[in-house]
Amino acid sequence: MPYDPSAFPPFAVTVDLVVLTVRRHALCALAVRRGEAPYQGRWALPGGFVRGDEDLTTAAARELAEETGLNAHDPAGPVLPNAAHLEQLATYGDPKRDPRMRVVSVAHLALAPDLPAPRPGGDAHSVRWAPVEELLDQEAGYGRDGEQVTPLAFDHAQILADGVERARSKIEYSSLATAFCPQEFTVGELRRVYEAVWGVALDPRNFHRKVTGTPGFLVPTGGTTTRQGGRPAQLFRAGGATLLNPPMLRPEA
Amino acid sequence: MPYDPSAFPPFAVTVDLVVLTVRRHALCALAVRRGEAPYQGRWALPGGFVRGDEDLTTAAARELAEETGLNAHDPAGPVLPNAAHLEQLATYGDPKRDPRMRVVSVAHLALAPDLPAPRPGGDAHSVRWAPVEELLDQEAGYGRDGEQVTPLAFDHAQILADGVERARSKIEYSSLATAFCPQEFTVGELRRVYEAVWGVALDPRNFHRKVTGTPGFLVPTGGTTTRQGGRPAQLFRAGGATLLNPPMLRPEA
DNA sequence: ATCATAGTCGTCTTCCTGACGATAAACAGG
DNA sequence: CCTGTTTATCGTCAGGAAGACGACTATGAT
Repeated sequence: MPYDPSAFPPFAVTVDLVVLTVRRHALCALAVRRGEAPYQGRWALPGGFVRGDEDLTTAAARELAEETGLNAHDPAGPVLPNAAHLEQLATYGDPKRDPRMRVVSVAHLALAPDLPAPRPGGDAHSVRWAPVEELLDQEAGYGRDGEQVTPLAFDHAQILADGVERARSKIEYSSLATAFCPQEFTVGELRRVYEAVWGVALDPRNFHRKVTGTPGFLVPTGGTTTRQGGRPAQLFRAGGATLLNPPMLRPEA
Repeated sequence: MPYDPSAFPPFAVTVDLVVLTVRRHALCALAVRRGEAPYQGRWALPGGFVRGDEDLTTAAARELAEETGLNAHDPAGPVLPNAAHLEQLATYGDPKRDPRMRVVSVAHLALAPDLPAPRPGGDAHSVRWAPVEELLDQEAGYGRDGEQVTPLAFDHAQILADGVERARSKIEYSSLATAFCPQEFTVGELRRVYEAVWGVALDPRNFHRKVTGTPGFLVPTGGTTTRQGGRPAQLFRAGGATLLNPPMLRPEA
């Protein structure tokens, strides 16, 4: 097909973010309330237009910083205190996904440790961490004012579901679960991350054997903590290994 | 950020295809020769603009059919003879990836059985199956006419590398390797697919035990064949199982 | 007939996992 | 101080899966 610069239809390109964290033993996602039509008053994933001179990853990192104050973690750079894992998830381009115009959205997945306070971004609209169970609940939910608040706006329920599934499967064979933990954490805290993301209970003894026995996964820092109560636990940092082999097995049935 | 319909920069959106097959015991990708600038004379991945009313997957399936005559396999539908596996790979949107304008490309990965003849598509430009090793070779290669033919145009080397890596890892834990085989195939043929994609040698006895012992992976058709020489081998079709648990282990070191 | 080739079935050892007992070190409350 | 509770950590044992590899089978080629 010969190239004709005038022959392509124009698209708007956005990035949408699935930002996950573990709060109070539940997997939670960041949601923002829409202030305008369409889907006014409904919850949606944070996101925005990609600028004309901006890479997709850059746009996602910018949106993440605007909404949460988190920095995208650069594997090459130093470990920042406010660093979150950020990766591209998938792209959604159904012609009718946005009633206003043709929008292609490049969804990204971010994994962050539990933040002290879910601070609203630069905009005044409301932002919150909501358990993914709640956001993905099939039935329509209504707020105090009678407005419909779930399901999520646009195709964001699908995007969120895809992001959650990506996170669930990826912690099986990578060390990504540490992205949900603070810089220093205990084996028990890491186990609770797995339990929250998978929604299962894991045997503490076998889990301990598995993670401490995988070379390069965890590096002891020397310190201990009793912040979980009980016997003091060793503190670890994430090791250099990013791939778990053999993988952590997700219990089933 | 308030919504302003005039505030978004226009993008062109394309789909690019990483079409993989196994030919003569080597993993090969479909490449087309560019007839115009930029990168005139260089090889590139097949692809094209997404139409104004077209879904991304639809556009990818259309391009695949135009270039190869293959149909995208619909998991819900019947098994077509000319069906290939098709899935979204990733999206590439560096502002400078195309010197002409701002183009975001949604790359897709297609896996196809060895086709009888690599027939050129509707366009007259040349198309060929090339070993991925060759296409990804770092050093610049030159054709008979002295024109530079490698590396691939645009960021297609990166896209191809990502697609190959996706295929390599995905056959570990899914039954996707059967997408490289004809509808009926032997255990040995399936093993040669794994060997070509991974570039390793696998023990025929352990491989046989693994694939025939995984419920739902292979269903015997009753027939046998000697097309590979040696003792006649049982013919199988792909079973319904799509996830392999435990996975096929990729040897290392 | 003999050989080469490919397929199929077994055996053995090793490693990993799941189940679970036991001990250790903190805290709370009587 | 002693006891119960909580969490962490170490150890043991049985079962399953995988790697290494021997043995046998059924074709075609020489």
